[in-house]
Amino acid sequence: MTLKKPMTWQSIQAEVLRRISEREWRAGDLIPGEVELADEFGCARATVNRALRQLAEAGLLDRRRKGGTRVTLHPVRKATLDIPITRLEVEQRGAQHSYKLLSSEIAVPPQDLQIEMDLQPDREILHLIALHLADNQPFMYEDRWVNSDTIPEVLDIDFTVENANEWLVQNALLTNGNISFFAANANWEVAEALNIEPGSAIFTILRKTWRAKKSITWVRLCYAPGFQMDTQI
Amino acid sequence: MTLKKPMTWQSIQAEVLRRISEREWRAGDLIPGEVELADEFGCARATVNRALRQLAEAGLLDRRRKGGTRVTLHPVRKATLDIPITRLEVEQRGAQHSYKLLSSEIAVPPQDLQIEMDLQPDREILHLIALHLADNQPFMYEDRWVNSDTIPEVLDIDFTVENANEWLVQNALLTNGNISFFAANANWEVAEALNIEPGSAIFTILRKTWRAKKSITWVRLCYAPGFQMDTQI
DNA sequence: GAGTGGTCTAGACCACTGT
DNA sequence: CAGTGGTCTAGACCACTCC
Repeated sequence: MTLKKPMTWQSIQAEVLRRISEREWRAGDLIPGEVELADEFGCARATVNRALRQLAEAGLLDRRRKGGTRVTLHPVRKATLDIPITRLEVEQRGAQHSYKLLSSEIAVPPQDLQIEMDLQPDREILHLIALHLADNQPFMYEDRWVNSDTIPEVLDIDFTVENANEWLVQNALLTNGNISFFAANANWEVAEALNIEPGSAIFTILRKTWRAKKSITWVRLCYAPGFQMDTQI
Repeated sequence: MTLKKPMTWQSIQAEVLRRISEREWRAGDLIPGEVELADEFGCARATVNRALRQLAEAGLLDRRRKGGTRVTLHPVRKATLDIPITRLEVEQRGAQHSYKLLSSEIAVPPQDLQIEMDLQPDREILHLIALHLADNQPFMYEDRWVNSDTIPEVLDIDFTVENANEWLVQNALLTNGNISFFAANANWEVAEALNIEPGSAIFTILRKTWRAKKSITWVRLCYAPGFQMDTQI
């Protein structure tokens, strides 16, 4: 009698990974087509497709119509990192989150920012500077410009009680954005806010977000020394 | 006559996103089931499933068998970042990559690392220190331990010519790993290698990788000032 | 033009979990 | 235990692209 193994897309994926890691299929090789594999594994083509599609998204396979599927030559590892709202980020570390607005004004942003946010010349928008604390210790310094043309409601919010980070996530769904991470030596302003020595290495995140080509916000997050961002491959 | 609109999973996804962003479905709300949506959109349930599954993976929906699908209360944005091999990273910046091995030894790693890599006590493994250059300017300092128990072949490689980063990616397929990012002030050693002032803020990546519970490598990458890592949301 | 992956359909069964 | 999402199937047509 034959044993009917359940063929799931996960098991197919695992088998494909095994063949790659054990060099049965080498980097650059053309692997069999979906029909052939479905036949070999005794399953539907859709199941093979699901398994291979996900590996392609992960960067391990290159797929092309008519061209077939190849094992990626230089696998580019993709790590997914979570960008939680800051309050949850603090609470996840087992600390109590609090928030303090340091300054709020309506002003004309610097020229380079006007361009990046695609503003009319000399257009005044909302500028917030705030401090996030974990167990009353400075955790992160936030320097934010909000495009009040895109999100007019923002002008009615009292950001001494609401926290801009959280309010925007809940009220200004974004369609796209870009993020940069880098290290910077603390300038005087940041050092004073975080209560550290000027010059300390600061993990910094620069984030710009849009909703359908209209800029929402530009924000620079300066994390207190000791902060680290973790992720899995 | 009726116009037959092509219903793709992308178009369904877009419509769902619209309903969320325009508050037709609010954070925490239970949205209609797959069957109902398939009926509404006039497509197969599998198509709705594909659209919603991907939104769930992106963190915008919470799905549970029997419990139905809800709009995530605190959407956790997920950014995917590429971890290319360093040579490509340099070349992508339009520079010429080169590589210099600073030191290579067989040694017992520090105690904490022995535990993290799950080594037998006082087991000697390979320790490499190298410098990556972009157009002959220091780009990144690499401090790496390789578990020669997991990857014995590594002992036969001449890392003065081969670059460990690249060799491992091609020859030691990993199953999982974790990565940490943080900022650190350059110590004397790193400062000298990168030819910068001690104390400069250094963007640092710590990466540990495994193949099926066996550690492959532990590596600390220290990027020269000015480096930044970018990604899209 | 032909072959490959990309997607859709209609139906089915299964697995988890809330009530 | 019943309802929901998770997955598989067999078949079909389409879109891209290499030859």
